[in-house]
Amino acid sequence: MTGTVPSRHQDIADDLRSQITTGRIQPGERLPSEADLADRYKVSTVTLRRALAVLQGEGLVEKIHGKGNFVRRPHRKIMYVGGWGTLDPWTAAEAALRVTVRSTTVQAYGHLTTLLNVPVGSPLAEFSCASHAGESPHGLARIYIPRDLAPVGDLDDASSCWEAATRFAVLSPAPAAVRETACARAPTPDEASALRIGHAAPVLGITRVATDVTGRIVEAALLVFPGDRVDAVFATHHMTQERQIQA
Amino acid sequence: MTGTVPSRHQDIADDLRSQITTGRIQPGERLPSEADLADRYKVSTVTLRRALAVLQGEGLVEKIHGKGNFVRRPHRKIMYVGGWGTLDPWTAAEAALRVTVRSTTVQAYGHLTTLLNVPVGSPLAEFSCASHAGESPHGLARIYIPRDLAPVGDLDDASSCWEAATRFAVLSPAPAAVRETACARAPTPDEASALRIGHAAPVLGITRVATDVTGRIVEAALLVFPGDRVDAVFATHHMTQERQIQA
DNA sequence: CAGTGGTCTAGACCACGCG
DNA sequence: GCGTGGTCTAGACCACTGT
Repeated sequence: MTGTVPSRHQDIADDLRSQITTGRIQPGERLPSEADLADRYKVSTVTLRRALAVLQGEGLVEKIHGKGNFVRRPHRKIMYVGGWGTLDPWTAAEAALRVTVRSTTVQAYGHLTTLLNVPVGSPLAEFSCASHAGESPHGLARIYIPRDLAPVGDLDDASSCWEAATRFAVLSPAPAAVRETACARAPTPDEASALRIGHAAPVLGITRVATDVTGRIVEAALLVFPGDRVDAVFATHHMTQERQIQA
Repeated sequence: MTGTVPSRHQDIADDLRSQITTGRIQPGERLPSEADLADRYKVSTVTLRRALAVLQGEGLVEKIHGKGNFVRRPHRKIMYVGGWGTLDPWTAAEAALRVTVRSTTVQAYGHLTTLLNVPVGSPLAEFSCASHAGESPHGLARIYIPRDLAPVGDLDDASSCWEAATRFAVLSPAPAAVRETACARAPTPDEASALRIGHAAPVLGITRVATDVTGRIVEAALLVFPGDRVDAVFATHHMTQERQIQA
């Protein structure tokens, strides 16, 4: 028996959680003010805020400075599908997705050079994407492509942006190989504000590196998603019989 | 310019972080007591503890009740390799890994039934695994196998345990297909204490479902890793040429 | 026992959003 | 301006680890 230490803020979090999951407090609804809640539960505001922090970490509550605490819309978890994009990654919410793109040309630096395996200072096209599903932001992406492989001309024209937005979801010219690395971490302050999540809410980071048949890296994408909003799915089919990678 | 909000605990976290990363405080070393630090930085203990919480969330500091705050060993990030295990998942630390296994028979319930696609109450072999790399715990796994596919006889005998421990890392009888779902989330209280991480430190959860050629699910594994200790890698090779799924 | 972290309080002050 | 959340304080008390 693992001795569960009764902690007041956990109890309160549990209570509020059940009120949310049972629907007694509706999604989108505002909770009573922290002062009111602290009063109701007979605790100090600090303790009450700790309870809310728990729920925020679980993605149940969104705090908005100056306005209040709001119950988040139910987690319709969206799937990011790994591999080379045979399935549309955004199937579930495809229609409701709005993607904004900003593109520039940068020079390779730091770990970008190792990621893309290019020399320092090498020109890269950078696409910064943010996708929103309705109100709430739902994914960030920074995609880097060697400049000579990117569309010529103005990177900010319509077609380039469209391509980037598409790339965010699907790898259109199927590369020879894709290597994806997934990690769970806390968001950077930038990411936290861009995704409208708390500093404590975990994010799912995916680094995707695509290679062509010659082994050249044709794209590196750094994707970030709120942990409570998206899962990443990777399927490995064993083909018919003869194929078995390595050995 | 995004107005940086000066917050004392962040400043302190920054200061301590730099002292750690520059090696002024060595890995494994104990920090001064919270009271001392609070005194040194001229803040209240609460504020100082918030600073430490930040570092704990980043995996830089490990708190041990009654003993102190310790600098964690550097993050040698370990790779979990997706797919059906052609590469050893624990390459990096294989030698140093110690795995403990506890096995029982349970009846399918809740979402286990949907995961394994078996009726409620269906007998399952459950293997609870914990892997330790030296001192620090480094991964948890709960593996479920339909009872009739599991080794007959005592589940707790040596061979069964060995098999489970192996399964934790590699899928030995290569299944026809493997589907892995990765998510970033906060740890449950159990997981937090088992992994010796804070409630705020994100974990990487991987749900692995393996299917045989007939489409039957032969294994479901729920894996949990500290987010700062392991990344998951998924590689998709595009085979030779003829194969291109979907248009 | 002394020393450590863990939780909580009551109240202060600041920063944001909105009328 | 008012009501909201965000940060901080000084001090209390409890729980765990060692001797």
